[in-house]
Amino acid sequence: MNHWLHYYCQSWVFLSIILLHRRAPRAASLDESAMGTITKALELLNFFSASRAHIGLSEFVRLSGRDKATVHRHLVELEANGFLEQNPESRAYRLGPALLRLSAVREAALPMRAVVRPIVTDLAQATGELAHASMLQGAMLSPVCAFDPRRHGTQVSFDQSEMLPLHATSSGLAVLAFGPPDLRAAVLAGRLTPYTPDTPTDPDRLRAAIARTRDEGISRLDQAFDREVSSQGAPIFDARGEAMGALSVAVPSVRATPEKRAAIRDHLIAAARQATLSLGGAFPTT
Amino acid sequence: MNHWLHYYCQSWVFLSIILLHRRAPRAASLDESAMGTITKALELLNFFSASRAHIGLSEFVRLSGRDKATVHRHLVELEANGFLEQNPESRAYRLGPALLRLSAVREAALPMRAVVRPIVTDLAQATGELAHASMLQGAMLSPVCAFDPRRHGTQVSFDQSEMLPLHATSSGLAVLAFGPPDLRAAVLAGRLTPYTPDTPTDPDRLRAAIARTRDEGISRLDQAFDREVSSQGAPIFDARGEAMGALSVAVPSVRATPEKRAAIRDHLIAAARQATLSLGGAFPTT
DNA sequence: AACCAATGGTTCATATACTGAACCTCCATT
DNA sequence: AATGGAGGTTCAGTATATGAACCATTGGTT
Repeated sequence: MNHWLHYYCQSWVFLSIILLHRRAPRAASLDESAMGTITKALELLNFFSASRAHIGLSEFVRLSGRDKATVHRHLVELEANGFLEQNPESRAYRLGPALLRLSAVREAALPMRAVVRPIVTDLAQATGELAHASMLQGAMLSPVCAFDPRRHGTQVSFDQSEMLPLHATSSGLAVLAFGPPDLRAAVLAGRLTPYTPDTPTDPDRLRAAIARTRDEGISRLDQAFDREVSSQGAPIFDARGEAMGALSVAVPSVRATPEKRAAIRDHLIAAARQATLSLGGAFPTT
Repeated sequence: MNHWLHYYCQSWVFLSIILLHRRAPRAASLDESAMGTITKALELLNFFSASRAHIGLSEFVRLSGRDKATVHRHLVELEANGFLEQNPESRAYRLGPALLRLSAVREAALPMRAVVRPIVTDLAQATGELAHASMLQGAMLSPVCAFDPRRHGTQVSFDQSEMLPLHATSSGLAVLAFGPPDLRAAVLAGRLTPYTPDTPTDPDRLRAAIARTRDEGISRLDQAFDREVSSQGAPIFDARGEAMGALSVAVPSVRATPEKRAAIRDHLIAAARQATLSLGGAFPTT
């Protein structure tokens, strides 16, 4: 559950949400062998999500597969730096206040969320469907913000705390198509995790989808990450003209008529263009 | 420069800001000896501030006093986890997108900023002066949000990226007075860094200030952190009835008349009470 | 009441993985 | 071409992280 959803549920209305059935394996890091202590500790933070806000020592041990003593020492050290805080009675850990402060520092210098949020909101309002922006972080996408106008009884659920895979989302496809070539190569060479039966797990099929995205300037993916969800994505470019993130609109497949898709497409392209410009990006020359 | 300030300056008007003259020594960690690798790496993140958004390897080495190779390895590992990102041309590092995502996760579970922001805004509007909320993190305060109605030509500058000391701020005094007793003992035993000539650096003077704060239920400090700034602070309590943070209103000393102070005092007490209740806190019984 | 399982946390010998002096490369200035 | 400063890399040595075994507490079951 993401931020605004949490809020809505608490205070007003509980709307029906499309239930998700992902095969969702915990994205394992590619290289378990050579991993520094810092990475091991920081990865603990990734086990938190909107639906799992509190995690105890034992659960961390189970999730991470590491030794209890090690995990405990990492937790203590993270806590000492404000990245975690411990509930003194339940002894469970949750994300700490340092994250708030540091994210505010980043936003002060690079007001990405502030810039992108109105664009996402407008896009969602214009299309009447869930829109979200994500940006590239390593070989995955990190959500920046999302908005759902909630015009309909059924919505696409979007968990802002979850990292998005590149090969199974329309945002990811847009980034693969217009992003760094070596990223494309790395993803095609790596394991393509299936989330639904329709996830493109065959490299050739993914390559074809990327090529089509390059041709059309916009990506489209149906039921590849969530069942019953269709989405389109458009790249946001950085100053060098490489995709650094993407804007996306997701709609329950039942509502995804060709006309609706076309309307979304136009809004999406305009919004992504605006986002690129606002963030000081440049469109690729080739 | 904090978030909204940055924004205001960019888009509208550049108002005169009270210049600050702190002796501001970089807060050194207390125990340099026993420090794990994780802490060493995470401390690198603290060198970022609103005014120093980009830091290169050599500058990190200078700031941290550690070996270049070590720092570099830490930076690489932080970057791999999205806590930093490197500008490919300048090779300088800045805070990464993972912080945005994780802070969103925390806010989803514990919408502190969302809850506190309207209270701070109202408080600032009601008093006509800068208001901010901070919460305890270790032995310092971490800003949560701030708002300045900007009614006057001179404002107090507030850097949301900077951690606040407990002994030199009204917020800190409020937390010391109503927070955990061992925290009080630790701060009184430790070094009391002077920021201005009026900073209470004598333990007995600080003890007296704490006692007065306990009596009056509200703290007051003049020119102890920033010259020419007077502020009052009120504690926000957690579920156990211990102060976990504070609300504060800061005003340029020239405007700090007794009447104004009394008006601020009343608004501040009401706002802090509301914040405690909204965050599920309880007032101390004793 | 005794038992069991599961929780959070600690100890300490072991050896892994972190450290740092020295080195390399690139680039702008002198 | 020499200098200084930038970012980055190497590798021996050892500081530092690791994990099996341990303890303490809690809550449920027999």
